[in-house]
Amino acid sequence: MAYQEILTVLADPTRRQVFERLRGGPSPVKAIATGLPVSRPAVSQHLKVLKDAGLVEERSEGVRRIYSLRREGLAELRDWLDSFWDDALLAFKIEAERTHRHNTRARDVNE
Amino acid sequence: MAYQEILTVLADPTRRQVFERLRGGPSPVKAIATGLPVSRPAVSQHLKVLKDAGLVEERSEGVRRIYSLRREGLAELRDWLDSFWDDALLAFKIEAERTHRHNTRARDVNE
DNA sequence: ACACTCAGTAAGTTAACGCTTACGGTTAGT
DNA sequence: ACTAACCGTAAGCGTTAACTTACTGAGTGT
Repeated sequence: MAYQEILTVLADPTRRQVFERLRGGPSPVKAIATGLPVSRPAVSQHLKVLKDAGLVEERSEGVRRIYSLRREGLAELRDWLDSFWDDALLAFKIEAERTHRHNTRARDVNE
Repeated sequence: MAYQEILTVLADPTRRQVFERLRGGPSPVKAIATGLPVSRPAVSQHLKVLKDAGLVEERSEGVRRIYSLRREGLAELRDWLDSFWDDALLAFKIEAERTHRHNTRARDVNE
């Protein structure tokens, strides 16, 4: 999943609460919803979005769906963040590549 | 600034474009707006939001305002992301602290 | 078979927010 | 002083998206 989607998905406060609630370990929907300021269907909707973004995974145990964190889902966002700190290095690389006429990898400046 | 704000601020696509455009170095507003699919006032509004979030800084050069990246503004988001990868380690620490009755640092589970 | 719990989906409402146009203020050049 | 360029802000509009209620379905126990 692209970092863009991860950002938009995690931007919503209650969806972030849902996400962070899974830090404590896997949990069924009802347990997640308890204590949150929104209804249970709302939590279901958030979980669907989180799942589609690869930030959460789901398994069934009888009648309940157990959701758990997918930390790998955060990887792309993390990489994007990291890329900001070696912009100077990257600029140097590009210059080096230009002069040496030899490509390694490119990065989008605008998405 | 809190990571929550950084997420919501960077969630918008065109605002992210504005932000990423500054990777190439400081730039006046008009130059940023050129090539973007929105009007110049829209860019101004985005820049204000970015500035309030500490992701961008501004200086004046005559009649133009030069905006540049503030990479430190991303720090809190980065820390938050990192915190997901040592949850297990953190759990261990907490247990250790509990038994040894000796605090180091705490982290919020729910915002 | 019936009832109860858990959870996803549909439909509709409301509020937030990103955009545009219009305007005002500041700087620089002639 | 007049004009032009650069930019921020106000007001208003339209769309998106998060929420609620209502419904349906699947699993489990009696």
